[in-house]
Amino acid sequence: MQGGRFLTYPQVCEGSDAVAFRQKDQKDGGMRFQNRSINQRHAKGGLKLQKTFYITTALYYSNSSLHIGHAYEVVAADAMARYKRLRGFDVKFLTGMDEHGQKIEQAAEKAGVTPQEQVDGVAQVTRELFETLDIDFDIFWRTTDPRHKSAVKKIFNQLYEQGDIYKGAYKGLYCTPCETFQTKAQLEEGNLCPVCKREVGEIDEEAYFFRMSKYQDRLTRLIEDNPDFLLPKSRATEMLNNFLRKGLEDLCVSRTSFKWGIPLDFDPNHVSYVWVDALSNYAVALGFMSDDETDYKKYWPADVHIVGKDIVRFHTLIWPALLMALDQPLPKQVFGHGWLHVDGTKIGKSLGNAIDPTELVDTYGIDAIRYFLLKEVPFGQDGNYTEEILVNRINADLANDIGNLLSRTVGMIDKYFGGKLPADHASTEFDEELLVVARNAANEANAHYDHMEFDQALGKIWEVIDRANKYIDKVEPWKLVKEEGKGAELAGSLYILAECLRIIAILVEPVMPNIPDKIFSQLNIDDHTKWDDAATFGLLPKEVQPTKGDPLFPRIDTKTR
RNA sequence: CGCGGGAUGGAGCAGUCUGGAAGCUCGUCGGGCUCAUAACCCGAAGGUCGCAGGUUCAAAUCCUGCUCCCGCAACCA
Repeated sequence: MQGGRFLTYPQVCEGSDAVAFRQKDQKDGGMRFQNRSINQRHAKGGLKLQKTFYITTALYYSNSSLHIGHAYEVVAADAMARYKRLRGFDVKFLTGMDEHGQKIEQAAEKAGVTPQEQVDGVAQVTRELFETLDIDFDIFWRTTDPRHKSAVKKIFNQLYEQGDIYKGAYKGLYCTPCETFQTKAQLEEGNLCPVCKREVGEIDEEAYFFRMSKYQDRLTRLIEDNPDFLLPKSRATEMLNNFLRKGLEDLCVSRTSFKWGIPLDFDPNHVSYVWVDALSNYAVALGFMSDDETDYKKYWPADVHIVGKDIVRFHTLIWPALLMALDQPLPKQVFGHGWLHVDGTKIGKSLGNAIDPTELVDTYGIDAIRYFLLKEVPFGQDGNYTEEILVNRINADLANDIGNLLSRTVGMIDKYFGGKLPADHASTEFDEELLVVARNAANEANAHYDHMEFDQALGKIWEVIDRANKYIDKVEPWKLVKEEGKGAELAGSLYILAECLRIIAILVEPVMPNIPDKIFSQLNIDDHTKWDDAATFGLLPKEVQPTKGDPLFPRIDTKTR
């Protein structure tokens, strides 16, 4: 029995997807197998079935409210989901809350509420935050959902029955006053608890273990043989060197030291510990282990799990191991993003530097914040937030570059032509270098969006903006307007600028979802908002008739702040 | 010798794999322009590419050694 299951590797890993892919592409003679990235697989997939794209964030732990670091992750995932939708994918975007565990029990006690009231409150606040951040998720999953509990119990039962879970003893260092487990490395000198500075003791707690060690070889091959499975690449090296080569230990998946969890059917004194409980959400939220697995069959395996670098290990070792044990397909990719530091230091509650994203949005606007998060920090690396850097970015990139480009373009059409371009357009000697950049922008932005290189995608879009601003200086419309017989050149150049703005508006949407409408309303058009229209030049009517509006991004006066 | 990442003009980064004139953004200084949100455009200054050796016609890039910083180190979401 075991042999049968395990022999399916590596099909279990790439299997369901690769097979489906093969069938879809049979007509193409299999050439498509070369250089197939995740996106190519989808983009070149079936002719009739709409390509699916399933993306998730990590579940957020409900013991406290979210800060700007969480916002960073969920905004990135949202931008990717929006991009895929614009590209025509059938997207499922999952986010949600991890609502069990001792810390929540404690937080509830401290607040004088029940654990359920505690997590209900945090979930509500989180949903409001996501609304503020313009997060367009499809599923907001909570691990206290009855459907979740039911599925997790089934998973436990199956793993237990097939022998992948067994009863053992969890030995560890435990600080009784803090009611927390500690690892040796976390302790301060003299075996003192890092929180309360008191001596910790050894504890020997009965617990159920998942036979993770059994999957070591397959996990090693998963990471070694699939370079796209874990990005950025440096993290794959870390997994191999620090964990897989050292040998995996079995994993403690239940606890008796707290009650706020899902009780196990086969031993109700135990509640599920985080691993099976939280990680399984990615499949369970689609209906896995429920009466209706339609969505699960349609969207699983996930195209990408977006997670912080601290929990990469759980998603690339523990989660795949659980799926292997359940004989389910593995996620195609796990992307470990970096940290957003605040004023140069790691975000930490004890440091008191957790920035409230809502306040930032209230002050600067959602599109500016989303732009900052995705432009300032190359996805995958660590980055830094300070108010100064934020304001600087908003003024330089948003107010001065894109906002001002719109203002001056609309302003000139208004001033020189009374608000409506004549249909008679002529070209200037400066057109070509701008047109080259504008025509390529969509392709280049696509390539970067595909790889979640948001900063570079935006960089390519900003090349159009920069070019356009230079173009105005070269064309010198204010001189053309005074010269005889230059009216057609003037109209032609202003048309090109308006076209650039239309293209920019489309390409910027995944990151700044409210900006396209604002630009379109000033250009006074309501169609040409499809993603593919960004790749075609000249879709605006020749007689553009823009409407002057408020500045897209008001400049922030640093002197008065 | 636990593992990994990093050290490049004032700040933040790219370039290192595949050696061949040191690049980008911001800031500073000077100039231009006037359509625009004191915005935009052009130009300039500013770097022993962490340190020390080595290979080479040629090293930020390859090799050796060293210093400093930052993560991770198993139940920390």
